Amino acid sequence: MHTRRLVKRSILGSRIYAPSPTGDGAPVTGVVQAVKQENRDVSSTAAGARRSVYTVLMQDGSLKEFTEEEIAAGFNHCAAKGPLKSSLKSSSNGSSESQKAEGGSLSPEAAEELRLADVKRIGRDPDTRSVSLLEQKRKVVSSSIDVPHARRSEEEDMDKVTAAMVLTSLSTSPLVRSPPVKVNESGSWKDNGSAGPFTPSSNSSSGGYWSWSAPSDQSNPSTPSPPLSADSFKPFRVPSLGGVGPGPAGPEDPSLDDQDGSSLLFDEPIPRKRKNSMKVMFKCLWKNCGKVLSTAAGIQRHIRTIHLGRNCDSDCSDGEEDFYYTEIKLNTDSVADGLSSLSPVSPSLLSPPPPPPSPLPSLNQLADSHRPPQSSDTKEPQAGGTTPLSRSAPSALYLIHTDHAYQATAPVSIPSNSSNSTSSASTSFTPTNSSSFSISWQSPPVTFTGSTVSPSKSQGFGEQRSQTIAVLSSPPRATTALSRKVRGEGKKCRKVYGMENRDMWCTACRWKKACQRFTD
DNA sequence: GGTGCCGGGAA
DNA sequence: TTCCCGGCACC
Repeated sequence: MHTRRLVKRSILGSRIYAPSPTGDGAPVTGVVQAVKQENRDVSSTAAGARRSVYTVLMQDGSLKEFTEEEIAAGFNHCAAKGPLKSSLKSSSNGSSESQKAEGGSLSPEAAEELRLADVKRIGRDPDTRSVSLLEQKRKVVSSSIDVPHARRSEEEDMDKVTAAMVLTSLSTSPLVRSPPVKVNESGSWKDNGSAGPFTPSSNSSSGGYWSWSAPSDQSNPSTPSPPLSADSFKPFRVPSLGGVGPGPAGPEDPSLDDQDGSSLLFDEPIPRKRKNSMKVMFKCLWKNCGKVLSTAAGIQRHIRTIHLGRNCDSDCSDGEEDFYYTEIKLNTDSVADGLSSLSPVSPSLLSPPPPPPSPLPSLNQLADSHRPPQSSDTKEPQAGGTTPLSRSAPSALYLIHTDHAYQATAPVSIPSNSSNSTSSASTSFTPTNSSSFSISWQSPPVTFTGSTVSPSKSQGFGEQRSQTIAVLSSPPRATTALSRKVRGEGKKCRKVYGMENRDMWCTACRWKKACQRFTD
């Protein structure tokens, strides 16, 4: 796999056709061993200003040097069938490919110049970036010295490492995509240029990709339509620059390694989220808009026309609209699981119903995945200092969990006058995402000074807003504790996870012992 | 009736 | 020791 990739992407080791030393016109084959560079004009960095000299290991074992013109001549001579063609074609992409193919030139330096320019301009083309990275590494290794075979194996290892890094970093959530400032793990390439990473470029978003495998993958119903994926996968690649970027990366790495091995290398333009039945929507972050569309092109068009007031099509886009929308992933599986299995989440979900000023960043994705798209127009994006995704999290959670079935039946008892003060008390467990469960507090029962509140469910209409605060005062039964351990009043595994998720209980609960997870 | 969990038994 | 369950107290 990697070997194949190396062969396809590197001119080193490629078999080429070189002019016959005898001058009879019949080209001979050789293997490129090294690439030297001769600067004819140092002041210019244009492609034509540099001339590359290729050290070619000929069939007879001799080493000869050829200029790229000579090789190009040989290449053109046998272009239709030579392996060099495929190598060249595989190692290039997009516009640079066409330029290279037209001239028959295979100077990796020139190609790299073009690619770097493209990367700066395009920014989101992952393959361009990865190829650029590979070629930069190759440049470091072999730009001016002959590279023996041993070095090439080392280079191959480096490529593997690079590929692994790319694979790993690709698993980071696209939601960490943040506007233009990104972390560069090195200064070797600068694609966080002024235009930002998402400048739509027609030649890169549509024309530069091969269609060798995309149709089959795109047939997955949970993936966006092909235009969307062609346009939307690029943000997914952006975090790769961070290398060890933040985000929920871990669990998906194996799958990426398993199934992305080939597809990534061949520019598979599909975001690899279908394992979790991801459905990616795009939400407009423009203030008071919140429009959600299913395609990146659509949301871009929406922003461009509605908010930016541009009537021209994508050709005149400068990519600014990319900063005004975000992706929201609708994980159908996780939504179903989250609503059915009551998997534990942060206790901060029990925060009071009015959206607190400080949102819950760690729950953004959960909130977004729980939020149905049509609910997005009920929230109002606040263009404050918060991240786009965190803006809607509290209200969304509130909406979602208010509808939870458990809330309708669970007892809600609120201490008469201490409900507010108890919000600062520390609970003894980690509650679940359903806020309706009763809570036993670690604070002593004297907090409630004898007036143990009877579990009254009808406390007026105003209490409906407080149903997300489920507070059950613990009666001072500790004083009446007998030989038998006082029964815990808090949530137990049985309550939290339910009978259907008994495997999620703690061991003690499974064995009908005192709960060890939610101790009182 | 539901729930927590003690006590005891089986493997 | 692990696992399971009858049964009791509590709600």
